Amino acid sequence: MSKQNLPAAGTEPCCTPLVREPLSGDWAGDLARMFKALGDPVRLQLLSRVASSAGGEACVCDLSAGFDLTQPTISHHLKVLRESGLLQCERRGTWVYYWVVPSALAQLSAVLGSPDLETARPATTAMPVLA
Amino acid sequence: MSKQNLPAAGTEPCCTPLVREPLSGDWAGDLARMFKALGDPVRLQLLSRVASSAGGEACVCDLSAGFDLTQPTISHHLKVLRESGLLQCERRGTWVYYWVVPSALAQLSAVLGSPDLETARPATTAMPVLA
DNA sequence: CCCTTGGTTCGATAAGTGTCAATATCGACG
DNA sequence: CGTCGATATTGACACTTATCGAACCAAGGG
Repeated sequence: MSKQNLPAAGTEPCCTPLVREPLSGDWAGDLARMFKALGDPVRLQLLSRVASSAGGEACVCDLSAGFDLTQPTISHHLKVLRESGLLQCERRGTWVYYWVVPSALAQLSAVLGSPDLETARPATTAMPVLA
Repeated sequence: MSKQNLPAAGTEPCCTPLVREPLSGDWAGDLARMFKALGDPVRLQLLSRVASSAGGEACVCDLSAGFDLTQPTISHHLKVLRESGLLQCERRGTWVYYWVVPSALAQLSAVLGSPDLETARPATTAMPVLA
């Protein structure tokens, strides 16, 4: 897992929505790693802050503000996001800047299949089909 | 939970993509719970199987097949998915059927902001802004 | 009424995760 | 070179989680 070889952009296999077909094993593993990274409120907020900041990037000092967590903890969460492929960072002088990897986000969003679900089922109302 | 009143429908606060604004605290908590549920390969595959099966629903016996996990473990994962709001189930005679809650999936997908990201950043190329 | 089959619940246990304090690294600036 | 400020890494600890086997509940058939 060198640096950045997400299936993104060109190829299709990355975008089969969950709803279409059963989803293979290692694919699931890949996706799960990213979803797991999102499975923490702090990380979700961090990601959101990065994504919504002007210029699409933010330095750690900005990100840390407002959480009452210690600095190492924030750093840990950023590392998890980085290693899951959702964020990238770079040191610029004294500060380290983070930004989101759009293709990663897009991939997840696509898998959850926004547009044409409704293939699902008529309603949530339980119809007594059988006994 | 009478029938189907997820935040969806009327109110907006459910659909602000991550990329637009910083994402409030309890909102993040809610979302994180769902993402965490997706943060396991087995659960992802289970969800996918349910979602992609004919009629939008599947019984546990069908779902269990193919994993080399014990049945209690499968049951556990299904419970996690259920309690996170992604799946619902109902007993029909001998079998228990599961189906996805489309609005939950849609909500997650929307948050990840499929359509108009690109607000992100010009390129991954590091421009030496400062030092 | 008992047995069989499908699922869930209950401990128990090994592995993983979030958090902190302490320490290390890396750059900037005297 | 020495120090300082910004981040990262390490080690430790409490808490959660994935998994299993065993026991339990629910529905059908003899």
